[in-house]
Amino acid sequence: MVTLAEVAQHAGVSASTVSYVLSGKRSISTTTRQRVEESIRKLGYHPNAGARALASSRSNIIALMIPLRTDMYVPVMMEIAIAVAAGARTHGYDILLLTGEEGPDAVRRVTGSGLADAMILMDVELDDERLPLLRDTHQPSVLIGLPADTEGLTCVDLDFRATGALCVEHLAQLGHRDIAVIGEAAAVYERHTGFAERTLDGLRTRARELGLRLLHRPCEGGYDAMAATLARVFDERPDTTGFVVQNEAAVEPLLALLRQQGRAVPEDVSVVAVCPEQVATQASVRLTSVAVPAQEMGRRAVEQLVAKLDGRGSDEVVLLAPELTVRASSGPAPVAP
Amino acid sequence: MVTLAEVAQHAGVSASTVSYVLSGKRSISTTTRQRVEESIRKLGYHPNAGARALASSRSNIIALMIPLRTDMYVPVMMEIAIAVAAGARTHGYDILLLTGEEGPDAVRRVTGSGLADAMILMDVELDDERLPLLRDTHQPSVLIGLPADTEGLTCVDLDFRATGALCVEHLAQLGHRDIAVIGEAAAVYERHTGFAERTLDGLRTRARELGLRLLHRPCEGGYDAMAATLARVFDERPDTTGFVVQNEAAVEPLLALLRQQGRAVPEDVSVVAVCPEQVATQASVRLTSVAVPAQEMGRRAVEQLVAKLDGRGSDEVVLLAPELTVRASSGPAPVAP
DNA sequence: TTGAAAGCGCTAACAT
DNA sequence: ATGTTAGCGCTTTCAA
Repeated sequence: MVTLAEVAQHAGVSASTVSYVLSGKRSISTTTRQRVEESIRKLGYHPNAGARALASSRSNIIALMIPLRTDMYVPVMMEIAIAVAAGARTHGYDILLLTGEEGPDAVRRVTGSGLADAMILMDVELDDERLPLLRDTHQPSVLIGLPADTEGLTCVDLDFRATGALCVEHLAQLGHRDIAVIGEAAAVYERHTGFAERTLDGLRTRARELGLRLLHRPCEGGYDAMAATLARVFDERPDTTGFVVQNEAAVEPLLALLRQQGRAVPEDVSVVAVCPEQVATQASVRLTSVAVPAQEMGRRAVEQLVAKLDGRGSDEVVLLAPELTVRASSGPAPVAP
Repeated sequence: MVTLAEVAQHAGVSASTVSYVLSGKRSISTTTRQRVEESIRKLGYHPNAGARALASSRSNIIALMIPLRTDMYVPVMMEIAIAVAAGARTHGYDILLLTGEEGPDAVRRVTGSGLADAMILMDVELDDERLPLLRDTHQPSVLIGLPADTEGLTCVDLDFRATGALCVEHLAQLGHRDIAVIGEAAAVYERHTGFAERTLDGLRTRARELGLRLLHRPCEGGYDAMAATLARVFDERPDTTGFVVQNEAAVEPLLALLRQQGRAVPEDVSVVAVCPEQVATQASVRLTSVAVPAQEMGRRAVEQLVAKLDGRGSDEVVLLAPELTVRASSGPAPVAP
């Protein structure tokens, strides 16, 4: 293993000079720099991460905590994680992957050991048990998601309230008066995951403002659950012509069932989804949808965090504006017979 | 920050004693151990990861490299990653997440810097460019997936050849004679991802042995692509009664299209899928399938790696035996009219 | 613009 | 069963 000392010797300079060439923290004459860089290349030198961390008390690692919940839609999580990893690398950080198993202890372990310089928490609940720890620690952190109390925290999330409002507005503009919301599994609401409740809030508020009737039904996803839910919806509100779906596992079943019942999309009923682009474009009917901007969320989270690590940046709630893309699943409400 | 020295002082013992209490590498009297543990708790001591890594030249970190390919089915990757993370923790290791961006350089960086003690590579191609580096390095590693040349490498994967054979056998037993294989997107084959080709090989070999006719068509997934593919299949082989699908994005479209065409599953055609359990059970027809044992793959990969790190364990190819679960999508071939 | 040297906090010989 | 101590490889003051 090649050490910095060996590089220094090979280049005929002191250890500190090599270190400074590497870090750029003080000016080095061009000739010296070149000699050093040459030696580094020739010897195949790689700075030792442990030594560096010890001496500088910075690990250049960001911990990414992803609780594993079976009821979460995985691809979005993965997409965020990948964006976080890529973003982190561009700032010189690596990602330490923490999954849910350990719970809050992981926060303690990582902060305490100096394993990571900072952390990003995904899938934050309204009243997340990791938050108290986070506030105590002086470790910089960013949440992806929005807890009930954001005091002293930095959060990045899609503005789900605005997302709900946007879906309702779109359907209202098309003349729909009776709207049904196919929501996430009941467990998601019970857990008080913020995003589901906030979407619902946005839907309801805007519906009320616009004088629309709104029916909300959680749905587990899958065909059987969707069939039951759909039957109830049309039972209770036979005039329903607009659907908002926020549950990827319910999208395709819904479309299939509507087809089976002879309800044409978008001639008889319109469907608006809150889902990843891929789901929207690969569905059997190309879906009008609001996408969860996973990539952007990941990128922004890293940016916020790096700003904090650099002493810039402050606690802030970043809510990304939703964008609705009109596709083939929404159209004018049918004229009453 | 509390240091080991402070703990030692507080407990009235030497630093090494504290270290040994922590590592268990030499016997400590019960009373001493208790005093030390007491001090550790009282002071809230956490060993510094960097110092530990420097002194022991072990980071207790395993790098997990997941190339991000848009054409890979993400949930399986994620499930493996989560299993790897959980498994690693039970052995005292953390996971460093490396995504594709960096390519082979990441291998160099991680091994060179001592950031990780070992690595797990996912989504290995037949002729993967990371392999030469891996063989050079003395860093222990395990591949999830099977390259063309496994010399000097440890690999864990589902036995896709046996998987293919199993699917054919199941259909053959039910009396099907003409089988169509809906494969992964063409790009997957072009990239020479082992699993797709191996499955195909297993399918073909067994079909030949059993005297069945087999047609293979890659498919991009989604409705339009599937419709085109399906049309071709029935055009070329009107007597097709058995389908094997190895492309999650094609499963639902296939079922929907068959329904549309008035072909009942399983009365007119049988469908066998190679996909995660969740896809199989949540589809509009509960699918007879061979599951990709993601959890087990992750767990086994960690076990192999830890064995290597502990000096036990050797290069070995672990192929997990496929298991076919019969559900509602396969049945006896229809009697010729 | 460069060097010398004192740690960073821990591990693991080597002693006893 | 426990203590002493010499590093591990790097960063960063302090000096020149």
